[in-house]
Formats: sequence, C-alpha cells, structure tokens
Amino acid sequence: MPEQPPRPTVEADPAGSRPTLESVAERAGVSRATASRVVNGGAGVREALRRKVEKAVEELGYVPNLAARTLVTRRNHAVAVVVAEPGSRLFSDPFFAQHLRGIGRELSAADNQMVLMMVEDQHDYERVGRYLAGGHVDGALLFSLHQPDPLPEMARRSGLPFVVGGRPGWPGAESDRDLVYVDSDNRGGARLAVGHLRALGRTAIATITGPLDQTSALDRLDGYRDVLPDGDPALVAEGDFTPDGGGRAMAELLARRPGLDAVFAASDAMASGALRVLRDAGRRVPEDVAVVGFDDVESIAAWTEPPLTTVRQDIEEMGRLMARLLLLRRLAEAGAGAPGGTAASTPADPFAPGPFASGPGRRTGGPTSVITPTRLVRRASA
Amino acid sequence: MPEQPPRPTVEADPAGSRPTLESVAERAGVSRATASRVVNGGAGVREALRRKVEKAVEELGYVPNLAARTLVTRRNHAVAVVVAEPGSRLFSDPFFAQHLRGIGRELSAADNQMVLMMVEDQHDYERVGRYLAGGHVDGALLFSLHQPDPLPEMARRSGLPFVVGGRPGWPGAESDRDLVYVDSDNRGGARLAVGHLRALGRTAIATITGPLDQTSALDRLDGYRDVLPDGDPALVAEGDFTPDGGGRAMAELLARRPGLDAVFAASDAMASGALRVLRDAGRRVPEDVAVVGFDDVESIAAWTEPPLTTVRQDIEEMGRLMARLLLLRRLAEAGAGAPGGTAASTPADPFAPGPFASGPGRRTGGPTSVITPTRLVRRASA
DNA sequence: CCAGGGAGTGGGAGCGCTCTCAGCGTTGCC
DNA sequence: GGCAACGCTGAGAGCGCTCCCACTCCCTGG
Repeated sequence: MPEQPPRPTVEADPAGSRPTLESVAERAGVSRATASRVVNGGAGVREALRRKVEKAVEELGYVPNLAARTLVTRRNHAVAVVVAEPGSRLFSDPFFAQHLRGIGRELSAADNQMVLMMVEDQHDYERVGRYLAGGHVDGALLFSLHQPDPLPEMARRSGLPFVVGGRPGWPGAESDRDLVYVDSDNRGGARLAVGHLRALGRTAIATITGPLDQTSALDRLDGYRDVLPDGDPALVAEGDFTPDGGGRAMAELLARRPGLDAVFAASDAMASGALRVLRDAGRRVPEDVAVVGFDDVESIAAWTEPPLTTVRQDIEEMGRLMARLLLLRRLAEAGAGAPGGTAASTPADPFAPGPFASGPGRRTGGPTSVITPTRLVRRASA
Repeated sequence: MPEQPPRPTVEADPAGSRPTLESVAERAGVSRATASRVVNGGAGVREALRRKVEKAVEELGYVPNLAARTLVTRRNHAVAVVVAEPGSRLFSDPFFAQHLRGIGRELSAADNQMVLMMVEDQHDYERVGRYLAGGHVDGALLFSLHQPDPLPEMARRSGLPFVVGGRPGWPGAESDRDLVYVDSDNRGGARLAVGHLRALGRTAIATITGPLDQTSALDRLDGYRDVLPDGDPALVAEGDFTPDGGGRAMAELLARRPGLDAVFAASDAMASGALRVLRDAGRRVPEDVAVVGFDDVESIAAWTEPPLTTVRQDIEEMGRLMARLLLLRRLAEAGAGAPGGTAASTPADPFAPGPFASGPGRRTGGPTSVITPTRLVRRASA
C-alpha cells in the first residue's frame, strides 16, 4: 500500500468528497442561495458579493454536482443517440462517425451531452426503453430503425421528444405528425444521377438497388423510375449496399441485358463491386458502361478505378439538423398550448415530387421533418 | 388521434411527474425502504411483500430516477468517451465506429452508458474538463491524444480512472504507471508485413509511413526497420494516412528508386493511393511491385485493384479491452490498500521487442496496458 | 418625516433515492 | 418458560442543489 496518499485531516479530501455549494457559500460568507445565484449566472447579486463567491469557487475548485441539479430542475442536459442494428453497414461506412460529429457539434453548442446507445438484441431494447423512461436524458435521436420499430413508441411513451434519422418506412409513419425525421433527398439524388446518365446519351440504364426493405433504397429506386418511367424491369437488380452484393447484381444485370450502357448503383460500395465485375467482363468504364454511385464516401468513390461519379449528401449536416430539430422540439414542447397555430394545415405528403424544406419548418408549434439536398459529384466513371 | 390510449385518471399523469418509489411503496402497502430493497434486487425481503411491490412497480410503470440515486450512491453508471481531433481520419475510416461498438458492448454488459465527447478547440477542452471534474461519469476513455495532451492530466486531477486508446507518445508517458493504454501491435504487424515481402524474395522494399508525429506511424516504421535494419533510407517516404498522401509518397519513392519491387504502406488508404500511382507508372502489382497495407479496412482493402494484402487488427476487440480495463481499474481503485502486491516489479518497458500481454495484467492492484495482436491477411497485391 | 416600493439576501422546504439503525415478531436454546 | 439471537421492516436522516418566500435595507415620493 505504498502509493496510498496520506488521508487528509478532515473535510476537503482531494479525491473523495468534492466541495459543495455549501462550502463555497461558507467560505464566501454568504448563503447557499446567493452562491447558487452566482454559479448560475449571478443575476441580481451585488458585484461585491458576486466576486467573493467567484473567488471561493476558484479557490475550492468547485464544480456543481449535476445529479443534484438534475434532481430538482429535471433537466439532464443530455440527449440519447440510439443506433439500432449496429451490425449493419453503419459500421463499415464512415457515415456513422460523420453523423455523430454533426450531432455532437450542434449539441455541445447548446451545452448538451450525447449518450450513445446501441441496440442489437431484444435485451438491448429493454435496456434502452428503461433508460429513456428513466428520465436520464432530455430527448432522443433514433437511427436506422427497423421496419416497425418499437423505439419511437418507447420514446413517445416516455414523453421524450425525439427525432428520427432516415425516413421511417412502416405504414402510418408518414402521417404521424409526431414522427419528425431528417433524411437526405434520396429520390432527388437518384433523379440527378439517372438524369446525368441519360444526358450522356445512354439508352440502356440499369440500376442496382439497395435492400428494398430500407426506405433509402426504395426512394433511390423511385428516383430512378421518375426519370425512366417506362424502364425495362430487367434492368433493375437488388443489391445489399455491400461491394459483394453490388458485384453480384452487376453480374446478373450483365447476364440479362448484355447491351446495357449505364448503371446507377444506389451506393458507392455497391458501385465499387460493380466496377470490378464490369472490368472482369471486359467492359470499359465509362466508354462501354457509365457508372454512377451514391453517397460520395471519399475513401471509396475517389479511389476506385476509375474514380466514381456519385451523388453527394451532407451527412454531417444531417446530424446537425437532427440535433437542432430536437432542440427546437423540446422548446416547442415546453411552450405548448399557447401559440394559436391554425389547426387547418392539411397533413400534406412531404414526399410529393419536388418539395423539400431547406430548414426546419413549423407545424403546430413543433418543427417538421426535413429533407436535405443532394448533388452530383462528377468524376471519371460517368 | 385514434391510437391514443385513454388518459389514466388522476396521479400518474402521462408526461408529467412519473411515479416515485414513495408511490410504489404506498400502493404496495410497504415502506419506501422496503420498496427500495425490492427494486434493487430484493435481498432480505419476504416473498409476499416482494411480490406486492413488484406488482405495484409493474402497474405504475415505475422506473427509478437515476439522478436521485446517483446523488446518494455517487455512481453514475456512465463512462465518458473522449475523442480528440475529430477532424482527423477517425471520421473517414470506419475505425471509430468499430471502436465504439466494442466499447459499447462491453460497457452495456456492465450496465454502463457511454457519454461521447468530441474535442476540437480550446473551448472544448474546458468543457470536457469541467464535465470530467463534475463527477458525471465514473471513468473516461481517451482517444487519439495529441502529443502532450492535457486530457490525461485533467482526468487524473478529477480523480477519475481512465484508459487511453493508442500508445501515448510524449516523453515520460511510457513510464507513467497511471497511464494505462490499449494499442494494437503496430510494430509486430509491420514486421509481419515486411517479413512477408522479404519472404516473397523482394529485395528493394520501400515503406510509406504515416505522419511521424503519431505513435502508430512511428511504431510501424520501427517494425519495418526491425526486419530491414540496414535498409536504404531513400526507400522511406512519409505519407499522411490518406490516399492522396500515399500516392504522393509513392511517386516520390518511384522517382528516387525506380527499381523498387515492394512497398509496405502503413495504412490501407495510403496503399490505395499508391496502387493508383503504380498503375499509372505502368508497374504491375504484384508482379513488378508487391504491395502490403495496414488496417484491413474492408471497404478499401478488399476492393482495390488488385485486392490488398494487409495487416489486420481487431479494432472492436481493442474497444472492448479499453472498456474492460477501465472497469477493472475502477474496481482496483475501489478496493485499494488491501492486496499485498509485491511492490518489486521493475517498471519494465512494455515495448521490448516481442512481449505483449494477451490479457489485462495487474500491477499494484490495477491493470496494465495491453497490446493486441495483429495478423497478415493475404490477398492479391503481395 | 414616514409609508411604499424595489432590490438583494437568507431561510427552508423539498427533488427521489439509499442506508443506517431501531423496533418488532419469531425462533431456538438453555 | 425465559431470554438471546436473528430476520424483516419502517422511520428518518441526509445526498447537493434550486427555488419560493419572507425579510431587511435603502431609496423615493407624498
């Protein structure tokens, strides 16, 4: 027991009990209430006293105990970030990290922490449910929800404001005005990609879709169809957002329609797999077959052979938006009741062809879902 | 508003005040103390009462208020994960996510939450410092520290146990027994890579290093030199862990030593850049020049042309280890004093050529740093 | 010169929980 | 049959903080 530091006499032991507001007040010769005022901004405290308290805080190295504060204010200054299915591509793409960065930046600007929770099995759902219900966070950000996912319901039941990342796909979700989400304009992006291919003069444009139980995959396919309403169904093959799956889909496409001259792959990863299959099949890119991807994942798109023309989405911005929306929502919730929102507003489908909000809008007091824009990044593959 | 469940009569208002232990106790006809016992495992409570309480908990949908609990137990069941410099490659590689997953799994198994904090500027350092000192978490995991980083000192001052990800590089860090870290065996991995190249019969083996102010880059270079102690200095070029940087370094190497027949790139991303330069220079891989990368990032290594032979490290396992070490450390801290550790143990350099611990060891009551193994993954490039 | 403010301050009541300790009913043993 | 011992339960004291409210000054206006 060498390193054991000599136990300090009484009170104020270094590692043990940290200074309390009480001790600060005592040292400054004021009441706890006044010390509290100073610590929380110091409004309505005379300059002289305020300085005394500040000095005491400084000397004692006082830091407020948040648990105690939370107990009475009922504010945690923390937001849960819940990620369902961490086994998915979330963990092979840099997506996740960028999302997190966006969220983190926005949240910490508002002095909030993020509590990260990953959900894999049933047991995890329960854990998260308990946590949300436990009032440990002021809101939740929900990611990559499965089809009918229990998470939103859990969040709702806990009375917590929440925002979803990615358009939820189950029936009824669309018309659920409580379900605020942020998604990128997958459909519009796909239109951009396919439009570009068509503008290049390509006539047999195929697409490799993502797994069709995910809305992002669905929306991208819809975008493809928007441009090619009478397209040949044999030019559509389903992949799974992985390079492997993209390669397989490409091979299938080639077998079905050897004469195809363009491919829109719904992700860069799938495009990279397709590129290889194309090369192995002796097709030149872009001369024989033009290829466009989706996502613009730097480490993939810029380094394939040839570099990939792709659709870019601003992931970090999406994260930032989610956080901002949540913050707004919480505000709206707090001040609910008063604002005389014209209750008329038909619950218009936010997915009608073009319209996407460029900033958080407002419905009855609360913010509505947001779709962030996408744009085409031209490289060599198309 | 169809699905809206009927609002319960009085008390237990839906969003407002949640049930307390008090109300559970009342409903079950017991005291708060007994209710508390049941909620916390129910040891020493008669079966009949215990069931009554459980029933009340169920009916009321009671969930303990953690803030209140923390206030008295001084346990947060939360760990901070601090990431310095989120602008780095952390956010383009899938590393970060995998690390997080490992940490998350281990932590949630021990019923702990992770609070994610990103540090970018001075202001952030202060924010994190306050947070750690504020006693909101029971420990901290520190990532990608800058050279002499204030973070460990902050953590130490706050009295919090912490574990660092990646070998810290500043002077004195090595001998600081409080500084527990987890790193992968960069040096050994590099030896594996270069050894493989040599075994292939290559004689002019170059290396593209990472930025030499990072220990991982340094260690990988050391591994290269272990195998090639008398190597030609002109065969070493510094990159920056990006594809671009790798390409530039490759071009430089080619200019200096056109006859080189192998390259060990200290990251897959750099290797992918090098591959392109090699191709553009008319060199065939692996026939003319064999290439080995490092990291085994699936989305890169498996999809370059040709697929990359590389050194694999188990990132998720590293995360898991960090968490486990932290948990152990906390235990050690709590139970300090008693265990009669032979205070002898010389502070042996854990970086002597071969030896790495395969599991958390123990020093004077606390766990020591751990180096996780790496292995070669053979694909087509070498 | 005194009532009537307003500003600044302190006292004290909790927030919801855990934990110690005393009290009580049972049982076992002499 | 009496007493010690044991097991279970409840009362109550805080954990550190915020916030309401009462109180004291001191300044102003009548």
